[in-house]
Amino acid sequence: MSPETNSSQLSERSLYLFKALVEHFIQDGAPVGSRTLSKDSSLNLSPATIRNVMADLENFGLLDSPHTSAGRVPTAKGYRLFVDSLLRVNDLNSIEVEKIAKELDPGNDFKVLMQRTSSMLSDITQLAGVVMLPRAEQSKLQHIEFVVLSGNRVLVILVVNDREVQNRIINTSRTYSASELQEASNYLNDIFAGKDLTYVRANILDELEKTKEQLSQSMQTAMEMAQLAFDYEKSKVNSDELFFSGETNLMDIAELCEVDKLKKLFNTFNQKRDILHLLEQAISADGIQIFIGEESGHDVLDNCSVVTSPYEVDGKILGVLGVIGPTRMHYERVIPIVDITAKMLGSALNLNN
Amino acid sequence: MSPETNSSQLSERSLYLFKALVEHFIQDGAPVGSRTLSKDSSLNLSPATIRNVMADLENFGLLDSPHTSAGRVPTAKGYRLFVDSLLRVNDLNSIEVEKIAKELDPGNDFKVLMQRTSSMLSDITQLAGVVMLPRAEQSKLQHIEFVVLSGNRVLVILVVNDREVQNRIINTSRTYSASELQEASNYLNDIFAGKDLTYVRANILDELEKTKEQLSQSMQTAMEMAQLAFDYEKSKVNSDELFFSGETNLMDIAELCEVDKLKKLFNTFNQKRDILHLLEQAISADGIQIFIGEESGHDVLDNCSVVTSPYEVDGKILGVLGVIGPTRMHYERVIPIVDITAKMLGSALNLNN
DNA sequence: TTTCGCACTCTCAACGAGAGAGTGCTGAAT
DNA sequence: ATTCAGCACTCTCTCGTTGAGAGTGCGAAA
Repeated sequence: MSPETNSSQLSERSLYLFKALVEHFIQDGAPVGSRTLSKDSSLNLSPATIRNVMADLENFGLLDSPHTSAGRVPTAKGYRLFVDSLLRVNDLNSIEVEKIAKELDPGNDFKVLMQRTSSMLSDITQLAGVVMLPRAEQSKLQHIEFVVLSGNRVLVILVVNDREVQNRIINTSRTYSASELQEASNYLNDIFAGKDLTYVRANILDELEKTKEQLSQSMQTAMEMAQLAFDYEKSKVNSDELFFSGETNLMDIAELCEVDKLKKLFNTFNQKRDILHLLEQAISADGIQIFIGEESGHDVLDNCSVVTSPYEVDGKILGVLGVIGPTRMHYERVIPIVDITAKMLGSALNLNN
Repeated sequence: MSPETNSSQLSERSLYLFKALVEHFIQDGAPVGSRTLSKDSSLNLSPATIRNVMADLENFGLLDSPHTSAGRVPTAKGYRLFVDSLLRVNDLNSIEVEKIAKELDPGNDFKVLMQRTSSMLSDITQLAGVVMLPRAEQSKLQHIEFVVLSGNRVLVILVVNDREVQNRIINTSRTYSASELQEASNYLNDIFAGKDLTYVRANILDELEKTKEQLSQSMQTAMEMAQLAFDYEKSKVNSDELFFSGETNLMDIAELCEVDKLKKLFNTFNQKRDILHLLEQAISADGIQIFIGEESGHDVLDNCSVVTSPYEVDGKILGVLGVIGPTRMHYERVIPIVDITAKMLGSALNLNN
């Protein structure tokens, strides 16, 4: 209703009761009634009084009741208030921190590390974990290498951004010898190493012209190869990478336990598009970001919250990771887990540098 | 009961009716009663007569009734008889064949092709598709290459079996120059290219001894690198590869529509172990193999059938692919799809050679 | 302002009745 | 010997009812 309903308009007591209610609901998953709250909260109030307060909170849009006689449930707006102003985040105990650290063994390659992180997140939270590595808007070519395969096939290996390896197989019109290709890759590395991929693509034709004049056989070979390789590259949807785990954990959540809802949710995961879109929003946030229920703008996530954090190396944001679970999740536990995981993934990647 | 109950002990008419019943059940998913069958089948029999026949079929263990007044349902044994002796497999119409062919564009690398195949299978059957590439029992090293990364890190690229590319990052104790590594890889390629990986691993130490005597710097470097690289290799669980798609299609299947069953099923998919085990059994079959319900030996697959076929290149079996769906699936459609997909995947891979 | 009492609403589980579907058996017709 | 009509029987499913339980809202009293 009134757009500027915020916590300041509510009494201390109302907020206290609201917090108690949310905590109770997160614990049990059942709508909370006035009687329960009266017994639970340390301030000695009768159920009737509490009912009055709850009616106020409902008017503020913080609570909702599924039906007239079912107790109250927090709305998305309610969770938002809870998370932003009322929640006290626990520190993780050192055992858990160590558990996380152990999983993030830096001695692994990038993808393995992302995979691990994701499944660690889902394991430790018993929710769904997700780790995103966005498509690098610029890819610096570090090294190019050709390997002859049988038939007229050549394996092209690109090392990009000091970390990422891309393989592709191209079919060539004639057979090239290993030494020929060796020369070609040397030549290409000389002129293109350290350059941006888009630059490389754009300048291949120019170089091709030059080499034609010079008529050097090895350079021509190099250019032919490069053209094939980067044409392939262009056609490929160089999509962002997204690793899920623990989706099945969500099957235990009562709120989602209808098969068709689950199906929609899982389809959304599989398509990746929507989730990517969501995580991309989180990439510019400078820390934990939480999407609660409908806030995410995706219907399938109506009963879900997404807790995310970007992870960075040398102050540069590399990607986003997070946890997807029911709105009714243990934020006070999930938030520090996501937070610390992001930091530790960052430093694990840093060691690699 | 009697172990040698086979179709020969049943009259023509019984078999005809049995077939009609199974087809009816596959179509509708509802237990089939005598009245329905009487109207449906072209032989004009009264429901009473059909009831007698069905009672016989039930004694043979081919049918079962969920309860006294619910019509009959095929048992696993029943499906087995149906699939083995009664089923007439349709040819695929050419539109579908072309659809399959289009997806299996050989111009892709191996993993992409497997991925595509799997999702094509699930798409076209509206069931879950799966493609397995078993761990090669022998891996022939084709090419080894080192790329210097920042820090004391070196990227090792192994090309194995003319097709597979493995990347790993190793941390070295000192900084190596690009030319040093170039020499090292040249040396290693000279002595180890074409050899089996296990052989390489086993003989590195021997070579190391030799080179120590010769004291050539480049060779020593090579050996140091190789040792690091292959130690890493040893520690890695070089697991088989398995690609699923369309798991969510199974959520529509009425028989599985309880959340906890689905959860168990999905967990089984995620763990991969059980499915791998199942597919490995299928690898030695010389064509379509079908596991019906409990036959698979895995409880979670109780209401499922798995239709598989190995795919091969040059007469050598490379892997297995298949479809997972309810026992009540359209075998007459699924079987030829799996069959032809296996063949086409084989030839798509062949073109790459 | 808080609380008590009370009427009211809504859900949920249990129960029973009735319809519908399908069976097995019997005895007659072919 | 088969086949089949008739019939009693069984089981499930749906629907309406009912009563208990939980919780609310409101008015009046403290």
